[in-house]
Amino acid sequence: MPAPERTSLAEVVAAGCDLLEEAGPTGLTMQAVAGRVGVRAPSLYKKVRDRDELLALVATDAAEDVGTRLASTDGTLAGLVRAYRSFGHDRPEAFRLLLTARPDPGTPQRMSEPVLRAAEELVGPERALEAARFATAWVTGFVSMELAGSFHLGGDLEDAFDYGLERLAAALVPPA
Amino acid sequence: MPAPERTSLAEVVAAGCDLLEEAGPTGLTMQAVAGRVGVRAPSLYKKVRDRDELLALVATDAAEDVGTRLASTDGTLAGLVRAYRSFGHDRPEAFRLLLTARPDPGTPQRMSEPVLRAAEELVGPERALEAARFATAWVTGFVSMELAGSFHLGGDLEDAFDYGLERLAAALVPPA
DNA sequence: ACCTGAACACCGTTCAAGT
DNA sequence: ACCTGAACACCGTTCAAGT
Repeated sequence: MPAPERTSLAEVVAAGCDLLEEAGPTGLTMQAVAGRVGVRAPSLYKKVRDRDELLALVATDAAEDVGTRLASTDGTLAGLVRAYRSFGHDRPEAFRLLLTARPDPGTPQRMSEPVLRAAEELVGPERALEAARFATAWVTGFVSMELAGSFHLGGDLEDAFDYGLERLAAALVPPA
Repeated sequence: MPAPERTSLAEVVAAGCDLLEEAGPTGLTMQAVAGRVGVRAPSLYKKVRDRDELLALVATDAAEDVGTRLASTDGTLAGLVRAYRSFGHDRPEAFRLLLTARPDPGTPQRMSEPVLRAAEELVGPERALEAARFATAWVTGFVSMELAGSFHLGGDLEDAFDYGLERLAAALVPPA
């Protein structure tokens, strides 16, 4: 009765990430994931409690990806914002998932800390949290709408992004 | 062979809206909607092509709600932004749906036009579109994150919102 | 100890048969 | 002309039985 495992949790999560982007949230079925890792659906329940936990693990993977991307920028608000937008372009479904499913506690910290530091650099410690939220809300909304096709009035999206980034910087200056 | 209809499209859409808020997108099943309007699931296919079309109709209803709310503000950017946020608080699932499903063409116009006018008032016609997108992206992101519980660093959300609104106004001033 | 087929409850959707 | 039960394909999930 040896029975070595034919897959691993990491492989299952990776298959989940791939399927999410290729087929959307509804395409991320237990059967499809199982097929990817060469096993039958019931076997997945040895690795995860249920589909919701798998989604949370995929969300955590996405949050870690964001954290890593942010950490390898120059740390300026513009750099952080651009890195976050790139993540949204590279993994649109994961971006959306992060606004729905809750990743592991602890991981979100890696996403917010660099932004908080950049905001503090600009407006000082007093209003750093509010300034960070201002910037985060803007870029989150911009990329969400961009991915959803919600900018339906034509015009150049890059213009709108550059304009927003410039106005953001102008808005976040030390208090008089 | 008279057979008068036992429900109507409007009733079906209204039931869809209610169920969406009460049970989330996954709770909005054809069987649950059918139960609400006193009919069996197959009968719904006399009113809508499939579940996706029902979701689009619910999204259209939500977009019209937003349009009406925006139209009954004072037309200032602050007024519009506050009305949009109130919509998100009153119908959180519908708010999320608007960032996913596409409502009927034409309806989005009613949502963006008042914002465009307010932006033009502030920065002039040259950059009105970009300014409107700046404001829209910020409030969309703020409410999305608020509803998702993504502001995980404590602090007062009303402070963050008021700060953002104030910085938004400061950022959107006529060019020098 | 992991894997599997079979089973169950639940979906969306179609369609022939009722009235 | 609308409504329905029955049916089909597809989910997520459980579990006893295999190795």
